[in-house]
Amino acid sequence: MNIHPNTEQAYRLFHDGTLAFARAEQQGIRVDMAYAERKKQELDDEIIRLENTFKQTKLYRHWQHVVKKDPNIHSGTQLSHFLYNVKKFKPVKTTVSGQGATDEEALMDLNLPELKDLIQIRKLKKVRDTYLEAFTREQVDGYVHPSFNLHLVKTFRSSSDRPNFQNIPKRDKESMQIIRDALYPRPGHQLMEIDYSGIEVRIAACYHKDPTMIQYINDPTTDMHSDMAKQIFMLDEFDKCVKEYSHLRSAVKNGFVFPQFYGDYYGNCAVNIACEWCQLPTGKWNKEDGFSMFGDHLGNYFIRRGIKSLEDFTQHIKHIEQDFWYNRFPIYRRWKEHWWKQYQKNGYVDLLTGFRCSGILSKNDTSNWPVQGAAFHCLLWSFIELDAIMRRNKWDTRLIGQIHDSIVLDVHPNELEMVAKIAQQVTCHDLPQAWKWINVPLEIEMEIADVDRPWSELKNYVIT
DNA sequence: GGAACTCGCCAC
DNA sequence: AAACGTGGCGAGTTCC
Repeated sequence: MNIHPNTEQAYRLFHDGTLAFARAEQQGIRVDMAYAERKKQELDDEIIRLENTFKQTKLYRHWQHVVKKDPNIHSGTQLSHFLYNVKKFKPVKTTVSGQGATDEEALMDLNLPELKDLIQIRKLKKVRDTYLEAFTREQVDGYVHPSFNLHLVKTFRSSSDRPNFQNIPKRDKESMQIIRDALYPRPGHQLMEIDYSGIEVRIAACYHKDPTMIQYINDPTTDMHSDMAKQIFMLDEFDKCVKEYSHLRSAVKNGFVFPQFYGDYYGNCAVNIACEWCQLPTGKWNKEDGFSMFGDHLGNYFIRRGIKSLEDFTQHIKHIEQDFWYNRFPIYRRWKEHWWKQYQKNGYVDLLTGFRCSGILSKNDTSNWPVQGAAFHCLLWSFIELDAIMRRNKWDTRLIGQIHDSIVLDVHPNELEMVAKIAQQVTCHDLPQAWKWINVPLEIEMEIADVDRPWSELKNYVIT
């Protein structure tokens, strides 16, 4: 049995990490309490208004009639029973326990305008109850102190709770604005966020060393996601700066490339790209289907090229998946196979950072966990180092949180330039110096909000 | 009346 | 043959 030589270092990383996180927890994040209370009140009113609207619909009255009392409109069980057993609608999908699903996708598929109110009610309740309410409940003297845990996650990542600082809405503009408007720096300071760009792809490359992938990472004039978008959408030209192409690139990046890396297969990827990103229907496609691109509908574009349905598109993606793993990234594929075999033989997989995952792992787990864990450890190492530098030099700037591949800081304006410079140095230079197995360049992106402005107002920051 | 569960949904 | 990973949390439900 091999004993991994870095076990002591792995212990040290978590020991030092725990102390650095404790200091961030103690520091905390300022909450605008007056705003949070006011906003909760506004949401109460809006939710009641939407509930009343919903309760005046024929659909609701029918529901009320069949159960002979007031149904709970927030109960998935009751809604599922009414829609699929009473009304006999056909659910697009079922939940794990087998009942008809009532999530957003399933409700939208029924195409009933009344249900859109229900979806909006859910969203506002989520914002109010999961986030604003948690902030006001957990705050002490106007600061929340989220916990950052290093002992709970089987991949040796971190988790956060009370409140969870790692799942604050970002993509949905409306939710993002409402919630991040409540979070502020200390008076006279600025919120800053420093992210590792594409850290999991880079760390995966340190394991599998696929030359094509390393080439993509090393050469900034190439772009893996653009190349895959060109192939999937059968394009000769591709400029990711053009709006239409940039949407296709996102569709391919989030609907094909990343799911493939995690171990998904062409069937799900085809649905991801076509239905979730390009508004194409399941089954047969029409000329008017899909979003409009350069004055043409995507449905028409594909039909002219012989792809006339989701089934055709699925076959297309199947071929591309084959090409992806057998021609484009064959070394990456062999690494996955090798690690699965090694796990079956030994009963564990080791991370490049000296941790060992054992117990029951699926085939996908054996390649996903080491990447996910070690990528986070890059962030953790940088967090510890920055914390040490800032304390040694008695800076006023504080680290206040971390979201797997990013660090959130509460910065004194006079220290901003210095913080940015040192952060660049630590994350992209000192870390690869310390961990020789990092054989690809690392990059970060920085964002900053103005003095006394909330987290919703982050803007790109470039070192001058 | 609390534990354990399901479901839905937020993040990376 | 089968089919994407890691978490936290609120509300509803079921079980004891």
